[in-house]
Amino acid sequence: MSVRDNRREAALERMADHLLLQGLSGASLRPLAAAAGTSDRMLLYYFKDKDELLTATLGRVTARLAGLLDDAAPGQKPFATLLVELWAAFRSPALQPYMRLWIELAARAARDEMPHRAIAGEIADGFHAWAADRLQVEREADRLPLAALLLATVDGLALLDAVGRGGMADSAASAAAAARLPRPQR
Amino acid sequence: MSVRDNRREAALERMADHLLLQGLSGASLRPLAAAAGTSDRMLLYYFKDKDELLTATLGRVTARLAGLLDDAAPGQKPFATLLVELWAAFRSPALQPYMRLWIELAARAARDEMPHRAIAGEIADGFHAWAADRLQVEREADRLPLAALLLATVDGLALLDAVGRGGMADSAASAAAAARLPRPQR
DNA sequence: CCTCCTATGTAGCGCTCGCTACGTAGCAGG
DNA sequence: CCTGCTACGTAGCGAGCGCTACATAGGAGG
Repeated sequence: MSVRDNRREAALERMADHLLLQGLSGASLRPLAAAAGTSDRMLLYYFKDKDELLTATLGRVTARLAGLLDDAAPGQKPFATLLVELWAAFRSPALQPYMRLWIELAARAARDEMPHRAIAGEIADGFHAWAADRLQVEREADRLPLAALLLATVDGLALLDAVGRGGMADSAASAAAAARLPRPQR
Repeated sequence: MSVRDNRREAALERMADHLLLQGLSGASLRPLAAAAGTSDRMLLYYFKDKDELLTATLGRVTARLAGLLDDAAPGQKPFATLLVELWAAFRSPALQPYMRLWIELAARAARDEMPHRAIAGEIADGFHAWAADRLQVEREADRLPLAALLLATVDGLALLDAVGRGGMADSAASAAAAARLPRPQR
């Protein structure tokens, strides 16, 4: 591995930190470079342009989150349990930055084209698969829809939290946990 | 009403259009001015600065949405019904821009301070109240939490839609509609 | 008629953005 | 020993940003 690749790698980790703290809006080349202990000139030496840099850095971030999530909610659980555990995890200071960043990414995905849209779609798919894996369902046919609902609910709660309505999100989370989810056959 | 106030009013309407089409990221003074048929210079004559301008324009947008929502889902409905009607409405081309804008606003609210954070909080409260008003519940104690859950769910679905996973959102919406929401006392 | 105030244009400031052109120190290989 | 490539610094470009200084035409009011 060349010197360049080593430096690039180190920069990626530091930039992932910066991205989580400051968000996409604070992710312009010069601040990122400062956080990584280098110069904007060098960032564009390590990466061909800002899109490539952002894609790589966001990849780092999602890899970290994947690890954290496995720790936060291991094993298979029914919907309600998984939801409250996930929501508790995402309200913690350790995971909150990830959700903030995810919302920011989604907002750009809704407007821009690349690279945000593509990245955001992949992340959504990844966590849909993650949720489907961890859900314990009564009928197998419910697995994917319930995983999607879990994803949507956590995202919605996070969005309320993001606008300063964490209390509202908590009460919504309780209501959701109290619901009986698979449709009872009558 | 002075000439200035008239022009200011007209500009507000055109800028609300522009904001819905182009989003917050496209809302810099010169493009907004072009959309309003005037100049950046005049916008800052009508409004003291960009914050005031944005606040006023977003106020216009939410007022429009409030009207549209009353048309889309009049009367009182149980949770599941209200959810599917709301979700259908927000997937329509007429309402989709509002949700996109709302997500963008939430993303900024999570980072910035004013004016985004304050505005976003008020909007959330407004629609929480709207939902509480239109929900038909079995136990009155469930009204506010269920309204919050409705808000969160629709927001989460919209977020999935924003990242290009509309299909996933639809299946989540069906799963949610199939759930039994007020906890059955055992 | 003269004066002042409102509405508006023109020009530009200082800043940040992504990106690039250019130069060079230092080391590896022929 | 010379050549050439990797790794980096310095400087700057053109564009966009929010905002402001300055000038002025034209109408309203004394």
